[in-house]
Amino acid sequence: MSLTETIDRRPLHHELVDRLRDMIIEGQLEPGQKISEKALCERFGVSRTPLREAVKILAAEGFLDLTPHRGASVVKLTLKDFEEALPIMGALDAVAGELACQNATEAEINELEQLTARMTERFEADDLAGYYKLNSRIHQLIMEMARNPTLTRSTRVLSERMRRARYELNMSPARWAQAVDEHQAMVKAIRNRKGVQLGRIMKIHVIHKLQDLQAHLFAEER
Amino acid sequence: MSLTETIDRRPLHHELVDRLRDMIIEGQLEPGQKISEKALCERFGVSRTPLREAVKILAAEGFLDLTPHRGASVVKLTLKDFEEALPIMGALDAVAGELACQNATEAEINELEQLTARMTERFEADDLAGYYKLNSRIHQLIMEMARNPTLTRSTRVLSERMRRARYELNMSPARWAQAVDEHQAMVKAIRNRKGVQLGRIMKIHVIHKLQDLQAHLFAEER
DNA sequence: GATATGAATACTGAATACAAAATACAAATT
DNA sequence: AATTTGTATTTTGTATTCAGTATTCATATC
Repeated sequence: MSLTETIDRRPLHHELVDRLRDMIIEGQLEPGQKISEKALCERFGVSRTPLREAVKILAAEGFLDLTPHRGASVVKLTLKDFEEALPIMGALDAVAGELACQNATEAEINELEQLTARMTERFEADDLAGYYKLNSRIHQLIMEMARNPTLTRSTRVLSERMRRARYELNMSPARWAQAVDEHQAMVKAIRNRKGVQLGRIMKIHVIHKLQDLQAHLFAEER
Repeated sequence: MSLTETIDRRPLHHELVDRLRDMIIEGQLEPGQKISEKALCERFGVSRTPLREAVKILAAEGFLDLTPHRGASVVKLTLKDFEEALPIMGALDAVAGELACQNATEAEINELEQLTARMTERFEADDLAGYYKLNSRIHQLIMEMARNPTLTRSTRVLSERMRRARYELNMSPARWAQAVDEHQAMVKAIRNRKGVQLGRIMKIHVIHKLQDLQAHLFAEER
């Protein structure tokens, strides 16, 4: 840890962006719901200026819809949105996998192995929340191993969109087991530096995730 | 064309975003240059509030760097940034190509053929500006043919980054000829609905573009 | 002469105030 | 009774104001 402790002074709008984004992803702000500037200003105890800046950023990120003189509303994700996102996520994950195989250090691969083992434990203990937490860290680690900040940025919005879906999704036990298997295959591929193979696995991994969503959302949308 | 003509009344900040983005891409605002709120407010004749909202959006899009209490500056793109963007653009273009082959109508393919022919003419007439204009339309058309708005959005920021590079780039005659050839191969692939092949061509097309940049920027950065 | 310190200035961050547009609602007309 | 029109209210869009921070420049100290 560093000895020089800098005081954290990030601008309000930045803080607001993070808070609002989390609220959207976690479903506290429901899809389609109107965003009332006044209400949110009161809730967070800030004036309209920073809040509006935050709203503009979230609209640029694709979480809010902005209609002139009519305010912002939470973007409603349909099955179609996820179907559109799938081939993109698949392609980006595949790139990440390939790059990770080229650039990962042995230490990182060890960490990945360890995280995967712990995640498997969470699966066996039937602890979905713990599983998701480790799952996130694993995918984040693979992104880091790719050594491509631009890729990380490009993926972020889409993966947060996926994360949004997760909050309303219960995996079937069979599907869960399959996901665990896929993760073990990933570790193996990266251990052997099989970039193309890892890319392929990650692409499939995303496809399977979509299939869950299709089953779930299709039932919901009717 | 529609009979009901709606008056265009978009908010100021939206207009400002477009203007500023263009200024950045076209190099009117130089990389590294500080963005003075006051100066731009006077220049556009608006107050600080909408301008600041525009600045926040452009920062979210990756065109501006924001430092607390120190304002915004135009992001400086280095060779590294383009190298990072390359595998991403390649992958996204490949996806676009594959989807386009699945979804394009015959009419669209005809239009693509026509545009490519006109672009080839521009090449033969040594008209670089005209060439670029048609080139943009062609890539845009392929994106449309993919029928995936999410993909279009995901690609937008990166392709505008590429467009930014173009303004400081003069292709070598040999490279230019090669690019024309690649475009003709693209049309052929899409005409025959060879998705995987088109994907491969587009990936290579992007790689070649990077090589130009490398030569150019490497000489510049020293 | 070089560095450090402090005051003045300029600029960003946030809040408030004002203007314009949309919504809600009531009254009037068909 | 239903639709339309006019008015009041609410909300968004923009401008202005106030506060806090960084930069600059002059002065003092080593």
